[in-house]
Amino acid sequence: MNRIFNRAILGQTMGMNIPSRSGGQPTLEDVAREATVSTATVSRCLNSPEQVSAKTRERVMAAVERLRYTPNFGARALAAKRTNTFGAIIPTMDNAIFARGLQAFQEALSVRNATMLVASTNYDPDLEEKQIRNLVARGADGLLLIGDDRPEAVYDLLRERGIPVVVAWALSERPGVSCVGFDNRLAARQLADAALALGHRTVAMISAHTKSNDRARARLEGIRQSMTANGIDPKSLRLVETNYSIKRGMEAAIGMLRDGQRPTLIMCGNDVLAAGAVMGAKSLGLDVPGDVSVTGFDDIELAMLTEPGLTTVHVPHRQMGRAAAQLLLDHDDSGMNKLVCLDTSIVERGSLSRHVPGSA
Amino acid sequence: MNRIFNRAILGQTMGMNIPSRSGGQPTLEDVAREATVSTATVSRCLNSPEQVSAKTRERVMAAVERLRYTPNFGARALAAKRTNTFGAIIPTMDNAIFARGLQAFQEALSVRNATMLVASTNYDPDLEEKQIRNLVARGADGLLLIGDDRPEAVYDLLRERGIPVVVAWALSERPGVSCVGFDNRLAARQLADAALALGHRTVAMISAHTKSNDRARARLEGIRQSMTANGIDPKSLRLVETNYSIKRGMEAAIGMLRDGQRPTLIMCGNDVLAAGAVMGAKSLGLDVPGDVSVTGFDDIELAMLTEPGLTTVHVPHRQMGRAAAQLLLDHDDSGMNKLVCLDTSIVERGSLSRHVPGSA
DNA sequence: TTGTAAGCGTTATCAC
DNA sequence: GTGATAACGCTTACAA
Repeated sequence: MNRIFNRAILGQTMGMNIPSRSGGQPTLEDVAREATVSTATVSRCLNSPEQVSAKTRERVMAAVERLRYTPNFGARALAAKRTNTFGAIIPTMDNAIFARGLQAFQEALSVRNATMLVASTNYDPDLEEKQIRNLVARGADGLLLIGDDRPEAVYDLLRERGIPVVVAWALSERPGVSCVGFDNRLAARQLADAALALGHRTVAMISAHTKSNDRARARLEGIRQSMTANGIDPKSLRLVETNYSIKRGMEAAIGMLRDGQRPTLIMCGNDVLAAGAVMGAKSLGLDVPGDVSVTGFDDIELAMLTEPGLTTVHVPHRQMGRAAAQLLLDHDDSGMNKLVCLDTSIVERGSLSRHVPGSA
Repeated sequence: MNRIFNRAILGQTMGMNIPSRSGGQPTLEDVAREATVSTATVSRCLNSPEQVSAKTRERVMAAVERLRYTPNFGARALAAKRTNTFGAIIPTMDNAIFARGLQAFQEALSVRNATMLVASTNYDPDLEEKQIRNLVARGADGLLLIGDDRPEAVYDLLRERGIPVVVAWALSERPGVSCVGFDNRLAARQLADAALALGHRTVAMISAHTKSNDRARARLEGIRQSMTANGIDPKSLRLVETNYSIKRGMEAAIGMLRDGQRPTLIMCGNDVLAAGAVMGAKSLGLDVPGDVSVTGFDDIELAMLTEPGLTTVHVPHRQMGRAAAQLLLDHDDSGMNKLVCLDTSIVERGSLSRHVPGSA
């Protein structure tokens, strides 16, 4: 049984160095008074210490310490018109796809004393627009967005406001927008080529919803192209679109594998779905890759957990995050944008093998 | 080879409805001018529409739309002294432990039109303090913190500033601090009791670093208590502390299992480490649970991926996130704090089984 | 090197 | 219902 208790406050802090207006933040003025200088001097101490004599600086810093002063961000942004803050808006935090890239993004920012703000959209375009407005309103100096599939009006807004944007995880040809990503279509195509070269003819794909997700669409397209090039009718591709989770991947795979015309190859839009697909196949008593091959996409840590490990596309997440940060930090308004295209590679772990005709 | 291109800007937006001061955000004043009302009226339209006549409201809203006006957060916070924003400071986004709880936290906030700000600390206490200050400076109306193991000075600061705090993922007895968590020690103890009842006598644990991590310490303590209660010298516990990742868990397990005195039971501080431990055991050709049993903690999605699935402690992450949001939203400064203790349960999936003496 | 003072974009308290 | 106007906490010319 869960328990909830009410508790009265047990003690009060022994007030030492209580700032003038108790119950709120101490302000620049409090510090100035404490150090008997002007607010301008305090501000300078914090922002460009070299402009202040060592003696006063010391006195001011002592006051800052004593009052535990922290500058008010809103006021600072209002006055300075920049925040040293960059926003990252990602579809979801619920799986590891973006975690590693974001981590790198954040690290690269903090090297230059900038901060990251994160927001997630749950793959909802309206929510994304709301989050973009939110971060803009919070004064973000630049934005990292995933993929470039959103209304032109959103880009217009950002251009109008003069806010640099970098599109990541995909390539973008939009004017005024930089990007750092990889060729999702090509990567998927290469993996499919490798798979089809192993003799598979009955192919299925478990994909994320392709609506308003250009990465998912590109990956699907890559597979279809590969099929065509290999003399297989792309219309024969059995496609299920679902949400990103192990469970969904499992359900989708089970549905496919129960069908009469059972696929010998299930290509998945990412590793999470692929892990689910492996589980699903096994739950039906099928061997992976003996009875059915499975491929992933992303190469996240979990790809090595399944048995066999996932054959998948390695995506340079960390490199991408780092590069995105550089692009935003080094942005000038020359109107020049950069397009950074990173390489992917295929990692073989065993979930994909030759199809032996007659075995299925 | 990775490729980088420079691209000149290709086109300019066909400027329609350009705000007065191009290149920046439109302001309240711009809207007021556009709608030929005062800034006060515009502000009221946005914050308490019922105080404005339908006619002017309509006109103002039209102007807002036309200029794509978004209120400046900093200015708003400065004037209103609240932000409707709550901060969540978590150790890491790099694994799924906190993702689900945060998601629920966020959802619960958005129901009441509040926003979540996330920051991560990489398990570094200094960085945590920095992030706390950061969110406070950004005007957070309340803070969600993980665990209660941090210097009293930090709590003093928060109390002084009048910022409500809720500690989650653990229970806290601090004055002036609410918490919503579960009994980490007890949960670990119960799992250990169940394991030891199966005959295990040579026990190892792979834990997160226990320094400045009260959850990890409590779980370790629970295991030791169980050992004592079951007549096993807790000093015999083979303990490895490491970072949270599958790879680390694997390495740690391999190290332990190569030892002369091989444990028959490896209890892990969380599922990520446990998944690694299972992999590690297998990489040595050992059977789980035949040769060695493994337990996890958390019950995240990945717990069902390993083979066998992880026997672990189920933690009500979503419930915790939701409750934390409620606590912060409903906070009044009566000095009453709530302690919400949630129940955990043991989920059996197969990685833990009876130890047959002589089999190892 | 330091101080003065004019904003920055809101909200809120008054009057009207 | 609506409009002035004084904060809010900070940065940054400009003066001294």
